[in-house]
Amino acid sequence: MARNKRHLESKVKKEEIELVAMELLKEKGYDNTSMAEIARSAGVAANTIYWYFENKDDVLIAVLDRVVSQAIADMATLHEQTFRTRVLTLIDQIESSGSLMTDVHSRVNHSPKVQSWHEQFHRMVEHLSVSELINAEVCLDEAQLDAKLLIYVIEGLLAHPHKLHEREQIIDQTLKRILAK
Amino acid sequence: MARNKRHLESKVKKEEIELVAMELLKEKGYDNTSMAEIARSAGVAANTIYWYFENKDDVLIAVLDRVVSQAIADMATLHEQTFRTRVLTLIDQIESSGSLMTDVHSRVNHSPKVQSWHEQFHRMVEHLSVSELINAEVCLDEAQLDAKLLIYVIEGLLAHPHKLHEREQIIDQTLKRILAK
DNA sequence: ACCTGAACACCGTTCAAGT
DNA sequence: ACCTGAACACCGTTCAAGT
Repeated sequence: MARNKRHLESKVKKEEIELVAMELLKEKGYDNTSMAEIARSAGVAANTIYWYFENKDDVLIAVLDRVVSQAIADMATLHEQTFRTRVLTLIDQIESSGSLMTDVHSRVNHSPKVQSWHEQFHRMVEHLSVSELINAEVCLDEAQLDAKLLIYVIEGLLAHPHKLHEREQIIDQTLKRILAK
Repeated sequence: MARNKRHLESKVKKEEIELVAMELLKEKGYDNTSMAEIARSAGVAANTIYWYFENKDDVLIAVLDRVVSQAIADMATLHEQTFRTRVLTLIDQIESSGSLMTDVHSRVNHSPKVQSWHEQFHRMVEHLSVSELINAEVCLDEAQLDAKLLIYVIEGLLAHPHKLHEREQIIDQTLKRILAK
């Protein structure tokens, strides 16, 4: 039983570190957040983090998993909304996580683990988009291509600053192009 | 005259450093290329680079300017080719510069100079794309939106690995969507 | 099992000193 | 004007030692 209790507390501690890391990474980005800073905010020594995570990229991945889970949960709420609305909400959602998505792209070349996380994430979003598109479109092949097209536009909007109006215009244009008969 | 000669040699030295840096940055990316490494390859002390450049990001910008100039010159060659061909060639061109474009995106948040370089670069590419699209399309407003759309797709293709066939498919699909009557 | 102090290797950058 | 050796501050990570 003591063992069980121990294990549970360990989980909690790890969770604490992840929550603190999430806040810092969202706010200041990967490169501007040091392991020492995360540790300090979590109230442990700098190297303690390495008992729970292999390295800094693994911390990033844990944070990403949390952010994405949250985003998916929030998306599920919007079942009966327009496709357009859901896309715009998704962008807002991701944007509120600061530069996290950009950080992923810049860590992909350094860490194989981040790379495979990224690939899996893309497959997931693509799959979701294809489902959406098949409802409105004929061909599966075209839906797959259009899904990629849409994802790249969304990534572009996230990577580059835009006024809300511009963003909506671009999404509208993209959906218009994709959903044109 | 001695002063002139000096000045000329200085330009040459700076150029040497830029060429060496270009090769290294193309091959290994920004983060995996240290100032010490660039200096060693250029045959100078590590801190000598700081006489010619303010910091590492300024070296990156100098390299980017070279790469873009080269790309523009090469593009000018393809005057009478299809729009499709030119776009695909541009992607090849940029891809041959390794992760340089990804590096730009990841440095944008760290360096205001890189940020403004990036903005200017986007304005340029957008302007070129709009000119192209106006030849085939009615409305200026739509051309501007479609130009952004196209650019984001191109960036997506550059940021994510694709087989040549997939890439062509996605570009074809995008152009088809954009140029549809 | 969990945590730490101290150290390591590396990095971009600075500075005082040389020519 | 141009270049350098030496140092600085910071970083992610490791390790031996503590409980």
